[in-house]
Amino acid sequence: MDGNAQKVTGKEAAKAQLPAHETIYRKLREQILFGEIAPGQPVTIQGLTDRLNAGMTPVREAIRRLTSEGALEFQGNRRVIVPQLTAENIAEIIYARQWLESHLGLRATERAEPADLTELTRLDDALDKAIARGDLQGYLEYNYRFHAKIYELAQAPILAAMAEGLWLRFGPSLRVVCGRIGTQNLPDRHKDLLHAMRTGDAEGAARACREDMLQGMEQVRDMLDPPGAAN
Amino acid sequence: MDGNAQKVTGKEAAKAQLPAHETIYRKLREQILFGEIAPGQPVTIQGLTDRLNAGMTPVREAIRRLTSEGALEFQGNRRVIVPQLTAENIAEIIYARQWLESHLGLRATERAEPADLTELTRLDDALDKAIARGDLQGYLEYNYRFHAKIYELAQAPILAAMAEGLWLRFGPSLRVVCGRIGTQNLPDRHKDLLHAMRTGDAEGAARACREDMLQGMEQVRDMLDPPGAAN
DNA sequence: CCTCTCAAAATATGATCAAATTAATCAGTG
DNA sequence: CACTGATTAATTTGATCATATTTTGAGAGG
Repeated sequence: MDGNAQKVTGKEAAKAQLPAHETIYRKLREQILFGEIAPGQPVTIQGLTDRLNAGMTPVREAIRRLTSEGALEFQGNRRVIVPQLTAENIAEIIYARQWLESHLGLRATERAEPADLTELTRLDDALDKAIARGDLQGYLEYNYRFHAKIYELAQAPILAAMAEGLWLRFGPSLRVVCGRIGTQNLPDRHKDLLHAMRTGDAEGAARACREDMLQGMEQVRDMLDPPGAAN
Repeated sequence: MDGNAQKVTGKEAAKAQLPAHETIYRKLREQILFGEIAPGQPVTIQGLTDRLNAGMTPVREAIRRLTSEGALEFQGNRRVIVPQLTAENIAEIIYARQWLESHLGLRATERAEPADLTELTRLDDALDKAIARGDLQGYLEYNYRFHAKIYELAQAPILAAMAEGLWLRFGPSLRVVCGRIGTQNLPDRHKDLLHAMRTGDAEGAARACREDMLQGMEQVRDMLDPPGAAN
């Protein structure tokens, strides 16, 4: 057989061997998660086929998936947008995350091994550096990856999926918030959390997770709710 | 224009004017929810295009949506099946539903109007009749619609979506359980719940929701876990 | 202000290509 | 000579694309 680069779909076979609808899903997911697409902004199929240089069917599938996860919203007609959170939405998310984050943090602490703690510390350092250099994008990414790692450690796939689904809902708004208040006064209870995890204090870790979440979500709520943010 | 039946896609234009991918999604969703497709059973695209007499792309979209909701599982290769719950999965679902059901039941009680209570009573009657005549399919449907109505009344779309997503996960297994134990000794705390709702006892309603859920889920757990259910 | 026309975008189909599972054949061994 | 094992052929299924059809929204004209 020729040892050449195997052609995959016609493109450069970058990370291929993964189906196109999967890679497109992941790309679009990250773009939403890290706020590259703002709340209220429309997401068109044709726009994505152009922007991501992909076929129509895979894009369609990716959009449906993200719609099911609440990351996109299907307007009554056939238009799709990134949803804008209402105050009620935020309250629901906070309520759900209180349970989810505490529980996942607790389970993660019970199951974390030294290598995992090292990895978490690494991610938190990278996060700090991103804050120091005012890198909003980096902050959002490392913050997400830090929490995603905790979900993974909890070994509770269904609850983790619920938690990640919520991230997709508030991600775009979080970006807006952080863009306004700057990267300086961002909440970071990660130090407390890491300390609790290292000492095996599962209850303390659960508390820290909950507090970290609350601080972040309250900033989102305060921005969306009381100021003159009339649409 | 001709006053005739407007052709929609080629079929009889049943409930049309709704996109095909939407109707297919709903059909498939119900088939999973009410256990017409058993856990472990594969779901093929081509099988659905034949069975539902539809095109390939809409079927594909429906499958992706349901995969995102946990109703279907994407095997490492490209095959899709209805997932089989593990004991851990069930524990996670129980944990999540404890707070979801309680909270939604509480909110529903606070917001329910007389007409809503009438509707709930009607659904519960239909459920009782289905049990009396040994109609498993009817039991599952009315039971679901009873709870879905409560979610709707709670006016908390995000939490409701989470609760409905969990139904999709245990629906197929619930069918298996009920098929084995018969329709006679099925749990039904609906009377307690309705009483609490009528008297405005939100806390009591929350408790009843939780109890009803627990009884059902424990039967699922007991079937999957301890007996000689070796695959 | 309402209506009609037009363009842009989404929906849906079928064809084509690639992958994977199943079936079948063939060799090797007890 | 029958049976097990594996390699290969064939069929089934999934992935992707290009195209035709339909719908929505907007703008021009009455």
